Amino acid sequence: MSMGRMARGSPKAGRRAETRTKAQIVEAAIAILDAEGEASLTFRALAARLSTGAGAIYWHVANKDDLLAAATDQVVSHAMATIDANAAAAEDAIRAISLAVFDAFDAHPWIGDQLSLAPGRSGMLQVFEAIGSRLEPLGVPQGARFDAWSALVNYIFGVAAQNADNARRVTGEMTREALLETIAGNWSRLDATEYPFLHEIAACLPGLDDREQFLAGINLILGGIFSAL
Amino acid sequence: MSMGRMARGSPKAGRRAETRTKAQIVEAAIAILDAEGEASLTFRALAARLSTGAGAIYWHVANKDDLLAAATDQVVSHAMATIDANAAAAEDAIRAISLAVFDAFDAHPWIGDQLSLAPGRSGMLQVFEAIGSRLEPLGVPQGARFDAWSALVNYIFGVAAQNADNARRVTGEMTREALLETIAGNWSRLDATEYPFLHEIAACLPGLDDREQFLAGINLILGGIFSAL
DNA sequence: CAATCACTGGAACGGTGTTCCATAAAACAG
DNA sequence: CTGTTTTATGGAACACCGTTCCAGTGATTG
Repeated sequence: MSMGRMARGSPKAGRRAETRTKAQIVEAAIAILDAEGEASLTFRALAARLSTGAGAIYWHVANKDDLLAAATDQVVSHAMATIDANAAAAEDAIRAISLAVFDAFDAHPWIGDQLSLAPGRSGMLQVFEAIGSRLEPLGVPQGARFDAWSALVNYIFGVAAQNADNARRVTGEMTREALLETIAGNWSRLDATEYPFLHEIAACLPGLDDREQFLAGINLILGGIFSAL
Repeated sequence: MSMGRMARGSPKAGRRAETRTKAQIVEAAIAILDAEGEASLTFRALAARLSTGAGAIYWHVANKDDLLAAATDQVVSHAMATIDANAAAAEDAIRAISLAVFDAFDAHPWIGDQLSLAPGRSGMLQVFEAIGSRLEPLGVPQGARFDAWSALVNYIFGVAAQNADNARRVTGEMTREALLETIAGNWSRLDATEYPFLHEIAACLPGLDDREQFLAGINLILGGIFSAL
C-alpha cells in the first residue's frame, strides 16, 4: 500500500527530508497509547506529534483499526523477541512465553481491546508457533496436540486481555491494591446465603499477584495435558 | 440514578403514556446490537427506535458505557437463568455453565468487546458464584479452590470473548467455514521450516467446532484440577 | 389550586475518523 | 538539462458521534 518503487537503484531509503515511515507512525502511536491511554490516540494528536497533518497519516495506514493492529503486533513481536528460541526445556519454555505475553499486555494495557484485530499478524503467529512447537517435545501425541495448543493459547490471550482491562482501571487515584480491596469489600458485603463462595474467597483478593495467578492457571492446564497422556 | 420516588402510594408504575424504563431502553439497545452490530448502536438510532430524542435516554442511562454494560449484564443474567440450580452433578454443572456463557457470547458477539465494563455486575457475579460453589462438592480442598476457580472463570470469559470476535468476522459474504479455510490456507502457505507447527495443524482448522474446542479446554482444566488433588 | 417532580425531545457543542485535493519534492525518461 | 510521473504532504471540509442543556409537559403532591 505504501512502499511502491524504492527498489533497485536507490541506496538511500528516505527520499524527502520530512517523510515518515509506517514504522515511525506506529512507534509514535504506541508512545501516545502508553503515555496517555487509548482515548488520547487520535489522528490529530498523532499528526501533531509527528508535525504533519492528519491526512498524511492515511498514506501509510489504512485506517485506525489498521494502526491499532500494527501497534499491537509490534508490541507482541517485540515481546516474543526477548525469549530465547531453544534455551529452556519445553515445559519451562511454555511458561516463559506465556509470561512474556502477559507482561507485554500488562505494560501496554491498551492492547486488551485491540486483540480482536490482530490475529493473522506475524506477532500472533510467532506466539502460536512458539507454544505449539513445544508440545511434541513434551510428549503430547499428535491426536491431542490441537486441543492442548488451543487451550493454552486461548487461555494466554484471554487472561492477558482481561488483566489488561483491570490494569487500565488503575490510574492515579486508584491503586491496584485499593481496587482489589474495593472488590473484596463488595463481595463480602453480598448476601452470604446467595453468594457463599464469593463471600468466602473475598479474603483471597487483597494482595493477590495477578502474574502468579495467571501462571497457576497455566500450570493447571499443563497438569491436565500431562494427566491425559 | 433514575427511580427516585415511585415508591409508596402509586399502584401504577408508568406515569405518562410515552415514558420509557431503563429495561426497555436496554432491550431496544440489545435488539439493535443483535440486528445491526455494535457500530450501529448510536444514541440517535436508539432514540429513533424508541420514538424519542437522544437526550431523553440520558435520564435512564449514565452514558454509553453504562448502556453497554447493562446490555451485557442482561444477556449474561438471562443465560444464567436457563441453567438449573442443583440438577446435575458438580462436574457436569460446571460444563453446563461454561457452555451457557459460550452460547450467550456466540449469539450476541458484541459482548466480546464490552466484557471489560461488566465485572461487578450481577450477571457476572452469578457466573462467578455458580462456578465457584461447584468446586467443594468436587472435592477441591480449600487451599486449591481459588486457583481452580480463577483458571476456570478466566478461561471461560477469555475464550468466549475471543470466539465472539471471530463470530463478528462472519457476516453475509464470509461464512464461518470460508473464514476457517482462509486461515488454514494462510497457515499452510507459511514457510514450513519457520512455522512447522502451524503448517501441520492448519489441516485441523476446516470443519472445526468452536464449541467442542471450548469444551475440550474446560475438560483439560478440570483434568488438571483433579490430578492436583 | 399551586408547586413540585419525573421525564421528554430537540437543538447545540466539541470532537472524531475519514476523504479530498492543491501542492511539492524526489525519481525517472529522453 | 528538461519534462513527466511517482511518492508523499498537510490542511480544509464532511458526516457523524457522545454528550449537555434546557424549555416544556403531564402526573403527583401538599
